Amino acid sequence: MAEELHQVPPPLGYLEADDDGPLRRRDRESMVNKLISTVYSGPTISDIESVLSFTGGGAHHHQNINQLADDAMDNYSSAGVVSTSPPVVFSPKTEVLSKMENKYTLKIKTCGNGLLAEDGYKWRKYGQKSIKNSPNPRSYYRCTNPRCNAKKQVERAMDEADTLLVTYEGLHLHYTYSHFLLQHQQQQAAPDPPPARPPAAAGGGGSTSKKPKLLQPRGCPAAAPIIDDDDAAAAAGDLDLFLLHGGGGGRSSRSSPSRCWQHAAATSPRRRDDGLTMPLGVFPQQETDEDGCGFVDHHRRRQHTCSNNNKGGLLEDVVPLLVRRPCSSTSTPITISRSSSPPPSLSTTTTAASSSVSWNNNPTSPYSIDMAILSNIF
DNA sequence: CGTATTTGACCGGCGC
DNA sequence: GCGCCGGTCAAATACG
Repeated sequence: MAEELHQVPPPLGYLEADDDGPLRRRDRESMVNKLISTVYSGPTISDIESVLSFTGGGAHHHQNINQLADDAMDNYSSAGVVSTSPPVVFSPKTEVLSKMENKYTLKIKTCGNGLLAEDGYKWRKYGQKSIKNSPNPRSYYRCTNPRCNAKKQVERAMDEADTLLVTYEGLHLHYTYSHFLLQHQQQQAAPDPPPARPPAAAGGGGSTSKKPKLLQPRGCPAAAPIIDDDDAAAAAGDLDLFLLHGGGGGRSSRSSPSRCWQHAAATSPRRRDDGLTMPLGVFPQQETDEDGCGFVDHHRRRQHTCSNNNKGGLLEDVVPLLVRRPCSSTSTPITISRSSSPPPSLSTTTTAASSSVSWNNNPTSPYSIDMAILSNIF
């Protein structure tokens, strides 16, 4: 798996696929870094990359990521952000996670009302099941974007009544894709477009080896890109700031807070991908029907009305809002008990790896994070 | 009337 | 092969 990781170009490398020399690359890199630094003070994509450009996994990486988490905490603290406690705890499920991909569990304290804090995404419940040896049923949610395969499961912790176990699976690629689309379009306009990478190889990550379950209907790639004209437009609006967000500070990539999944076909021609390859194991969208996904059932309609509060960007694709901005929820207070706010905002696109990493080893760290998902996110 | 939720049925993976 | 169990489907129902 580590090999796979190395086969896949890192995000910046991908963005700079028009490889026009190390000098120019450095310039752009520094420009990106400069932009990022104006709005974000946590670990950067490079940090994450360096941490995750590993070959082995294990304690070493735990340590590094813990360090990132702590660094981010320090940054937020020094920036005057004050809160009181780790509102969200990434919980290890090592025995399960080894079999999973793009899956991670958060332990979220509620204030006893049992409600779950908004995580910035719109979810539709599609099932509930009582689980053996657990008094509490488990609820199953799916992202309301019909072409997003992100899911989550919510269940109450057995031992702690005020704790919810929220398991996220899959990535919200609504924004990721649009950015890459834009990049791709720009590259096409450029005189020397880079050679296309085969989708499978580009994937390397995501759920490559895993037999795709029918999270999406037949004929639709399991990790089909989520593209909306709005997304593309939004991406066009903040080309350089897609990488990271300043957690409320800085410029948001979306001007409208209550952005909706407007029916793109009604407003402008739907764009399609022309073979763009994605580093996340995302495949070019097939234009099998007007959606390009053969997905024309009743769920489709929801995309027109589903309001989405995301501000756009890869961070949102990867990290739930309550992790990024745990205090932002208005509907459900999250128990907070320590001084320092958001957990490390990690944002990057990247590839799969199989090792699991943990942010859970440092007892002094305000955030106890175990994320096997990082193996696929980063 | 359109959308969201509920809930029993169904399906597939896994262990025995 | 069989049964258990978790996950998903989809019709029925609730809601605004």
